[in-house]
Amino acid sequence: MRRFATIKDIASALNISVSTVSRALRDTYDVNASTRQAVLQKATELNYRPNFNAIGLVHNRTHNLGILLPEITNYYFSTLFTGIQEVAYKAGYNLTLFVTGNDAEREVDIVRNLSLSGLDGLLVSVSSQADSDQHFQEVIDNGVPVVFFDRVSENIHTSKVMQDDYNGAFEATVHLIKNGYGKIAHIAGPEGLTFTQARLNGYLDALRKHKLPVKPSWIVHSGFTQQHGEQDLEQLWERREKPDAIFAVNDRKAIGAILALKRKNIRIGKDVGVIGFTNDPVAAIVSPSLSTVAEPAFEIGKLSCELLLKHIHKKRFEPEQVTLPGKLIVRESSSRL
Amino acid sequence: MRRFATIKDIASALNISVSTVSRALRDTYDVNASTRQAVLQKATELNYRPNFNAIGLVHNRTHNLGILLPEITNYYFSTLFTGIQEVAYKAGYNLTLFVTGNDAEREVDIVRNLSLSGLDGLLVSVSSQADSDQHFQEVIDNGVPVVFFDRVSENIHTSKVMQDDYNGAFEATVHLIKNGYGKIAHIAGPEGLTFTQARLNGYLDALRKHKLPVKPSWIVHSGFTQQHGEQDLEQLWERREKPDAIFAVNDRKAIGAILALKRKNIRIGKDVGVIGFTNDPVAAIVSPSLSTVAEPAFEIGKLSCELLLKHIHKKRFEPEQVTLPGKLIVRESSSRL
DNA sequence: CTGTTTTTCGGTAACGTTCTCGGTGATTTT
DNA sequence: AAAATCACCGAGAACGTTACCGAAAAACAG
Repeated sequence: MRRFATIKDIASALNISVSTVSRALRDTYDVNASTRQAVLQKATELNYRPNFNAIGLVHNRTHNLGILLPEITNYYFSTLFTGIQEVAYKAGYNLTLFVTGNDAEREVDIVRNLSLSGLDGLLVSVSSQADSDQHFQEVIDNGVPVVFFDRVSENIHTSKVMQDDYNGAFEATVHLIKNGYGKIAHIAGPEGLTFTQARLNGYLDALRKHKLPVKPSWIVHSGFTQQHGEQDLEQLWERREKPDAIFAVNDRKAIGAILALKRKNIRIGKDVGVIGFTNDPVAAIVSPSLSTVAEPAFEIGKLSCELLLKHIHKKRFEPEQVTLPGKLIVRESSSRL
Repeated sequence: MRRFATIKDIASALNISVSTVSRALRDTYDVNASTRQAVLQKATELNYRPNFNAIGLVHNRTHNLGILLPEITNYYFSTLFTGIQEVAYKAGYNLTLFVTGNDAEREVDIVRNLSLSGLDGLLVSVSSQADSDQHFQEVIDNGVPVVFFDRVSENIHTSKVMQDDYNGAFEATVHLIKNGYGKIAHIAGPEGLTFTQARLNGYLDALRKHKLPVKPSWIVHSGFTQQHGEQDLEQLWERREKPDAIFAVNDRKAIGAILALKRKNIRIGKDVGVIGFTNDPVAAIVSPSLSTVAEPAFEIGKLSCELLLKHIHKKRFEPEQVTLPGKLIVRESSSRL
């Protein structure tokens, strides 16, 4: 049954004290080179592995970071994770991943029952603008640093890293306008989420700046999936006046819209322009290919993790807010040839 | 600084012993209902959270499971993870995720440095048929149960759960044959991986059974990405005799092939049939839509985790090998209308 | 009432590690 | 040669929790 060689085993095998072994195993100071050598050799011989529970107990740190995500089956969040893991791995931290499935209740449940003593810090993208962010505040109050990314919580004072949703949406909308589309609809995400609101605002301001009509009936809110995108488009097409372009809150919904338009035999690009947000690899694969605003998912992941590590290592580290720019990528779906 | 309420704080606040508090916090036995009540109340009042390091130290278990994946930015592995997490969450286990990026060296590095004492078990999909599986055997020898899934290691005696790659490939190939394609090529994965070999064998046996030519020049091996698929197809089209159908080892490569064929103005389905493997959501989105063999990723994840938990809980549990069937999904890319 | 069982609780060791504090000798300084 | 310094090592407490054992108090049996 589960039995590792411990520091004590090494000590008794070598007839020295555990303290000496402990020192030998870490820094070289205060221990003779030869005994140190003997300890190291015995350690590999016995296949010694440090017990992280014990170390965590005395140091009150575990080299474990928690990540809380709404979902993982998705290009954006999975590359984001890859970015996080990139810096965590180099820094010697392990990552414990929690996925809420966009369920706010589950989020609270997870955070409340979090084995906080097993985590040195927490990276989170909130599942929905929960009525209360109290559960995150509790974590912070317990002395565990939290960094928000992408879907951030506004009420909590801590580091956050986001992409520039407002400007991305603004540029996307302007791009449609410059390509001759004048009746631009917006297929949005659920109301209440910060970044959904930011993209909506970018869209609205672009319209206003170019003196284009803002029609509330051309703005429809729902979830983030492709199916939602299809439904939203059907809804738009029931309107008396139909739009001639669509700015979708993300690529999955944009693709849903494209599929629905194709079913109606509407020529995408020519009759109706479409642009998304994210730059999911599918955007390049789908036909016609989808214009979009590329999000720096990988960089956001890296940056968030670096920030969290700073919080952990410095005693007092002032929260930072970073906003990374997106990048307009023009493809067929928004080009009137 | 990081300071939680401990069991001792509760004890001294209530003027009782720590052992009593400890008992009250867990089972009801051996403790008076009223004191139990008082303890529970004080615990929430002080916002008590159990210290998992301490518990792990005395019990030698941590309620932490490790997952080792080649990648996560990918439909298959991310839904697989979701399946794992589904059962882990209900069982009260946390998941520590390690992604190797298909780097065999990194895999060894991760496994060797694994804080094994922090994990109750390990779920792994190997990154490549490493020259040696020694590092996994070491983990098992240390008493940490390991369950393989999807990409399994043949030399290690432990539980494994896979999909039926052979029969899936066989059916896919037969499907192409029945639809009138006679010159079927195979865009395979890297040589040496078990499941790559299984799909190749299914393909070969289907050809043989239907007395179709097996041409080595119609079988090309490379990586798993869409780019690889495009390159493989280009390579096939340099052959003297070109195939009229393609069975790809996965959907991403199949889509690469489709894109390359489209660039050549070859009508997919009519001129050349294409079928993939996985049932990535893109398969339904791409145009023409891609026929494929659906893999039960979510179920594989669930089953693997259940098996691992069995290994952890029973003292001696005989390794099980489970093979789940795939499901042929016919779409446009393989239909000669 | 006495003796026995049950209920409820406390003391203490243990888990594996680090850390602080001394304590040897040996070596150097004055 | 005494004093100070140095290199190296050990004892023991501490981290937060559980487990084992026994004791006091209460309940019960005769």
